[in-house]
Order: sequence, then C-alpha cells, then structure tokens
Amino acid sequence: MQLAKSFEQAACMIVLLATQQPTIPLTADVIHERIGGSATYIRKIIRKLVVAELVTSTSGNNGGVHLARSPEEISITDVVTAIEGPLQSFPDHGYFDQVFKDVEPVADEGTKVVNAIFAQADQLWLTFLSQQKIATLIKELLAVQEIPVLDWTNQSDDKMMQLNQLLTRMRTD
Amino acid sequence: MQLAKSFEQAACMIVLLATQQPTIPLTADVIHERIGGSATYIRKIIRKLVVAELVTSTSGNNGGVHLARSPEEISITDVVTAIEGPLQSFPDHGYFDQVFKDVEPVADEGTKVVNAIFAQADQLWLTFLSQQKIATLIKELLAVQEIPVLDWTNQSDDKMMQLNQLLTRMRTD
DNA sequence: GCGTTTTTACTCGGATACTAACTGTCCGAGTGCTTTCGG
DNA sequence: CCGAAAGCACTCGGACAGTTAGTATCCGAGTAAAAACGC
Repeated sequence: MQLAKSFEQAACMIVLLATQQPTIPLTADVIHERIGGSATYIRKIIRKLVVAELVTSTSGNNGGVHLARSPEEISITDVVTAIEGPLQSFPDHGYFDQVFKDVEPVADEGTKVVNAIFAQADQLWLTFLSQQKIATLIKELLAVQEIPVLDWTNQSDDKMMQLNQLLTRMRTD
Repeated sequence: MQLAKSFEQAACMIVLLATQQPTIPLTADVIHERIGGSATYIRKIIRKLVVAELVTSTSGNNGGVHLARSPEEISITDVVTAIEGPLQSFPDHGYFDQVFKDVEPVADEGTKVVNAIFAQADQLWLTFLSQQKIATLIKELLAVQEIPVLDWTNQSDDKMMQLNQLLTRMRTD
C-alpha cells in the first residue's frame, strides 16, 4: 500500500512554490525543469492541486501558478487528499458479509465492524500528517529558521550560488 | 491509497480458520466456497499466509490449512504485512533530492526528512492495528463472548442452523 | 496377514494471460497581456 | 494620440496511448494417506 508516485511530485511542487517570490508565478515548464519526469504529466498534477484549491493558476501571458495560502496553512494531509482523494485503506468488497451471509443474526454487520477499525487507523495517520505543515517541512529540509524566498524562474548559476550563500547565512544567524 | 482486494479475502480466511475445529484442516476448495471469487487465486493468497507463517498447510490426503497460532496472537497488522509486505506509504523516488540537487549543503537530506515523517505516520497506523487481534474482531463481529468453533467442511443446512442456535445461546448467556 | 504397489486427494510453485489504475502524450480551445495598425 | 485588431504566451480540459501492479488461470510436480494387490 503506497501513495502514488504523483504525490511525491505534487509535494515537491508545493515546496517549490512555497519558496517562490509570491509576486512571480511559476510556469508549468519551470516546475518541470526542476522536478523532471514527464512535462505534460506535471500539468495534470498541477491541475489536481488547482481543483483542490491548494494553488491558483492564472492564464494568459506571464501566467503561471502560485500557492493559494501560506505554507503554514498547508498540511501534508491536504496534499495527500488533493492527489489521492479521501483516504480509505480498507477495500470494502463485502467479503465478510458474504462469508457470514447465512448466519442470520449477524446480517451485514460484518463489514461495518472491520470498516470502523480501519477508519480509526486511517484517522490516526491523517491527523498526524495534518499537523505536519509544509512550512515546518521546508525549515527542516533546508535547516533554516525562516523560509527563504527566491525566484526559480531565473535559472542562472549565479542565482543558485546566491541561494547557497543565503542559506548558509541564515543558518549561522 | 488502498489495501489490495486480496487483503480483504485473506482477512476472511483467517476469521474462517479461527472458527474452525483445530483438528480438521480446511481445504482450499472449502475456503473458496465460503468466500467466493476466483478459486485459483484463493490458493495464491493462502500461499502468502503460509509464507508469512500465519497458517500451516499439510499436503496429501485429508490435508488442508489451519491457523499457525491462536487468534489472540494474530493481529490485523500481521495479516496486512503478510499480504502487502512491509508498509511504506511514501513512494521514495528521490524527487526532493532532484529539486534541491544543486543546493549543496542540503545534499540528499531532502528525502530523509520526508521519509521520517511518513515513517512516523505509518507507525501510528501499524501499532493501532497491531493491537486489534483477530480474536476480538471475531467476538465483535458475531457479538459473542467466546469464539464459536464449528466444522465448515460440513455444509449441510443443519450445521448452519446449529451455528445460528449456538450463537443465540452464547449471546443470551 | 503383511509388505509393496497403485490410487487418490491434496499442496507446491512457476509460467502465462487478463485487468484496472496509474502514468504519460496529444491536440483543440480559451484567456489575458502586448504589439501592431488605422484613423 | 487612441481604440480596435492581431499576435503571443500561457493555461484548460478532454481524448487517447503506454506501463505497471494486482488479479486470475493453467499445468506439471511433489506428498501423504488410503486402497488394492501379491504372496
């Protein structure tokens, strides 16, 4: 049981967008250059994030995507449900009811019991991940106190060096 | 993100075997008649349970499968890992490292952080389900204090009526 | 009657198709900024 | 100088193709109990 590969890519996008200057939206192409993989599929993933209202996209020239709310208000659970839909780990095909179908007093209580158990387990998983915000994730990731903001659109090596310098400066503070 | 359909079937088998007279092993065919679905695939699932040492199978005439240990000592987690293997909900394709590949001081710490978070969430899920034993599940399922034992091999309607009577008697006690 | 062979009823485990979900591609259409053009 | 038209750079969203994990089938081989057989 594993999340889809696209979830990992989606999470990367959110992180990317969180460190992007809010004034400059990111193009699907720029995102793709950073994350790699299939350029067209990246768009499909972006679309899911738009539908889930985690990011906003603007059409036309100089368009692109940017976060819909601050990284402090986006949890990992948000990203998971955006990509995968509501979580239900137990695949209910009614086999339990089938087995005990002629045991009359039990009727179709079978799956209900099992479903309830898994619903609890799922809830534990979800609530834990809902406490993990993108903001704290990035801070851990880059080992800094505050989220650095830069412009990923500018791809020159200089910018990359600037980020490195920025990071080390932030860490030593 | 969902468990495989075969997990549900596997769980049913364990329940079935738990209520089976320990002296009489169950044939793959008998199990199939109760659970339904594909007869040959049922065998593959049984095989997984055997490899995971949840059930034991004996070859030859009058052979079949029976539980390897008591239902009190089998947890839902055991069944999950028997069918799905070790749980790792985060699909680690290294995208995070890819994004920050030229941010030198971070190096390949990216996936480690994310992996750690999901490992915690998974652990919560697993430990909760490891506390849910098959024995208690069955008791809830059938609304009885003790697990009823019968012979599923005998398929006559009489036996089914006997079970129903047995259950109502156990409940009123 | 007793040991050996055959039959029978199972499991074992690999090779092979089928299927659905996920992944990836393609293309026509829409949107808004920018530029061009005519008066 | 100003408004309308054309061009451009993007996104939108659906239709379609490829890939992979899970599902399902088939078949030859192995194993142990029971039945049949021979002396």
